Amino acid sequence: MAFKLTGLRKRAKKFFLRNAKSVARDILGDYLVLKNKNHTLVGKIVETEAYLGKDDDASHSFRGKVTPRNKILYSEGAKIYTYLIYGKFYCFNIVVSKKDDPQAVFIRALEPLEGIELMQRRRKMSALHKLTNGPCRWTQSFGINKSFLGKSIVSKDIFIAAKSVKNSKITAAKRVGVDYATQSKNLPLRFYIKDNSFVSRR
DNA sequence: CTCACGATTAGA
DNA sequence: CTAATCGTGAGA
Repeated sequence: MAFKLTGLRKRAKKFFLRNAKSVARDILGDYLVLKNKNHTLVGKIVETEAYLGKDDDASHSFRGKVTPRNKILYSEGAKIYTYLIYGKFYCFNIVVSKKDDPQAVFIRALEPLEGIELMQRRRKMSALHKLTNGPCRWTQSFGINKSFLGKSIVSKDIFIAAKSVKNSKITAAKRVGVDYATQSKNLPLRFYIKDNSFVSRR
């Protein structure tokens, strides 16, 4: 294997009680691990976005809006926020910061590391570079759905293993697909690993 | 109850 | 470039 999980420490709950911008940067290079009794899937986190909550008009929690769908954002960090979009895809976020501060980190792309055959089956394609290079592509590969909503990202089934990358390899840019926002749409809250070929296009 | 639409993707 | 596709949320 080109990588190993042994020796890596799991990101602990405390790590996720910080602001979205810090967490979004710090998990770049980390491994997202999803285990169940039949398989283990691992992907390197190569692209994220920070959503700042009440003051961020691109955020689902702008101005403190609460709905049945997004209420998990108001809980203490280290929870998973998934939602259905366009009637067929699931987006995956990690709720961060303290209770009642609805910030989140959106995971936009991974580099596939383990469980590639299962990913290929689920995506119905073999091309490696298309398995996980988009927010609703990697969630298909990993089988993310509504049942993940509200789960802990600090568990034995799904967690993040610390690996990180050098600061000099991180690029910041404006977020994708948030043109509906006016105030904050151009803020540099999208982070990705420079030159990584699994970063989503556009 | 009605209805417009989305933190996207695949395909022409 | 556009269609797909349906749960969600705002409004009547």
